[in-house]
Amino acid sequence: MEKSSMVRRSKFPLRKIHRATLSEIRTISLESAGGICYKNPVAQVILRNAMKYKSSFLNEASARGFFYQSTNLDAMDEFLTAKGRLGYLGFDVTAKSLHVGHLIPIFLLRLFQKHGHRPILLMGGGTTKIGDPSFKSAARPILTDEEIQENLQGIKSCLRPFLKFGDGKSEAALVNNADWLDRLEYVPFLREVGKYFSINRMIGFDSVKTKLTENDSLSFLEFNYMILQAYDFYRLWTDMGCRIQFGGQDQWGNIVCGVELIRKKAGNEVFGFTNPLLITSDGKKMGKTAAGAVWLSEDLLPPYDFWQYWRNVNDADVIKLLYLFTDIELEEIRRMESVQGQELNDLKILLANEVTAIAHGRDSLSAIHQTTSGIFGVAGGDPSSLSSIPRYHLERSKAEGISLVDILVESGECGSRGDAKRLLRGGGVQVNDRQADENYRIPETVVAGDFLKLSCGKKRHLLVIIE
RNA sequence: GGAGGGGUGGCCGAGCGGUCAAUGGCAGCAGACUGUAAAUCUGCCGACGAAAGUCUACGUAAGUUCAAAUCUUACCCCCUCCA
Repeated sequence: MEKSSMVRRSKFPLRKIHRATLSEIRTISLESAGGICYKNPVAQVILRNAMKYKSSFLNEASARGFFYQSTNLDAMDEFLTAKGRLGYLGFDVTAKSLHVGHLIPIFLLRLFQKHGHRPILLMGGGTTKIGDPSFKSAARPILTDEEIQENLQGIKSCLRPFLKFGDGKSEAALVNNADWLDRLEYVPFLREVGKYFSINRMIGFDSVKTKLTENDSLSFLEFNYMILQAYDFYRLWTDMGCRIQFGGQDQWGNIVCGVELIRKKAGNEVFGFTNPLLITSDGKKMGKTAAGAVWLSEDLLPPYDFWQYWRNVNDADVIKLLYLFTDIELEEIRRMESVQGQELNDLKILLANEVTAIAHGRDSLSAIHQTTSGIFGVAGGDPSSLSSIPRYHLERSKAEGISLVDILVESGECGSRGDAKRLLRGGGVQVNDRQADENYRIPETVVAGDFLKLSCGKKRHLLVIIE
C-alpha cells in the first residue's frame, strides 16, 4: 500500500495539486502526509529538488520541508517575489506556553521574515473562547477571560526569541482577534458573513467529517470556529492587507474557508499555505514526552531539558530537524545527509545547540555543556559543574540515617514512596554512579558542603547538597 | 419528548455476584544490549507498610446481599434512531 501510493505520487507530481484552482482545491489524506514529507524518499527528493520557484521564500521553505500544500501556488509565488508581503498565523491561547509542536509554523514565519516579509501573529483571544474542534476528539474546555489573558502574555514571551517584532516592513506584528470578534453582533454578522458559508460544504471538510463519522458530538459553538477563523482572515486582509494565511495541515479546511470568504465577499484572491504536521520517525507527534509537552518557556522547561530533548531525537529525524529548526545553510546540511551511525551523535549535538541558541540564547549553552559532560562524560567528573540539574538541600543533622526513599520522594523525583522503592528494587538508583539499594544510608563521613549525585536511571539526576 | 446503546485505571478495551487492585493492548518507568538513538529482551507500573496486610478505586448517590465493577432504584453525562 505504501508502495503503490509512492508510485501514484510520483506519476502525479505535487505541483499539479498545488496548481489547482481554488474551486478544485482538494485535500491530501492525512496518511499520505507522512509519506510525502518524510517516510517516502522519492517524495522527499521531489520536495527538495524538483520545485523551483520565483520567490526565494518558497524555494527555501519547500527545500527545508515546510511546505505541505497551498492554494493557487503559481499566483502566490508571483505575489511573493516582491518584499514586504504580509502573512499571518493564528495561535490558540489554550496554554500559557507554546511547545515544540508549534515550532514548525514559528520557524516558517521566521523564514518568511528572513526573506523580507512581514509575519503577523494572530492571538486567538476570541476564538479560544470557542475552541477549535478540528480533528480533536474531546471538546476544548472553555477558558475564562483571565486565563486567556494570562496565556496570551505567556505565548507572547515565547515568540519573542524567534522573531523580530516592530513596525518595520519586515518586522513581526502581534494582533488579537478578540479585538474584533468580541464586538460582533449576531444578526449583522450572519447577514454579512454567514450567507457566504454553505453548510453542505462545511460538513464535507475532513476536520468536521471525522467528528461526525466517529460519533463525536460537535456543538454549534465549535462548528462556528471555522467561520470565525475565516472572518479573521477577512479582517486582516481588509485592515492590514494581509494576503497569506499559514497553518498546520490540519488547518487546511479552516484556511480555505477564509480564502473563499474573501473571494466571495470581496472578489479578491488571497492564499493559504500549510506546513506538514511534525511526526517523528516512529510515528509519534513531535514534542510529547513522558513528562508532557516540550515547552518553549523557560519557566516550564529548563533550557537544559530542552537541550536534552534535541540531543535525544531519533537518528532518522536529525537531518529533517536540522533543515527545519536551525539557520544552518541548506548546502551545509545537504552535506551532512550521508552521516551514519554513531557519528550522528555529533549532529544531534549540533542540532541541540542551534535550536537552544535560538530559543534560549547562545549564552545558555555553556552551563548546559558543562552539566552534560559532568553527567555523561568521564565518570567522577566535577559535580560542581552540574549547574543545570535540580538540587536538593539536606541539613547535616538530618542526613544521618535518612533513607533514599525519603529523599527521592521529598525532592519530587518519585511520586510516592512505593514508586521510589520500586525504582530502588529495580536497580535504577545510583549514588555517585554506584548502584544503591533500599538499605543505603548516607555515609557518616559527610560534612557540610559535600554533595552527592543521585541518579534515577541514566538521565534523571539530582544533586544532594549537605548543609 | 419517545426508543435503544453506553460511562471501567493516562488512553483503548475485557470483565457482568465471590478466585478482581480488576485480562489484554498502547503509553510510561527501570534493567540488559548499545551510541545519552532505534529495535529487541527482562522486570515494574493505585496509596500506605520491612512484611503480613490495611485502605481507596470501575459516572454519582442510595439499596439488596455474608459478599457488588458485576443485581435494584434514582440522578448526571455521552452516543444512535424516531418525534
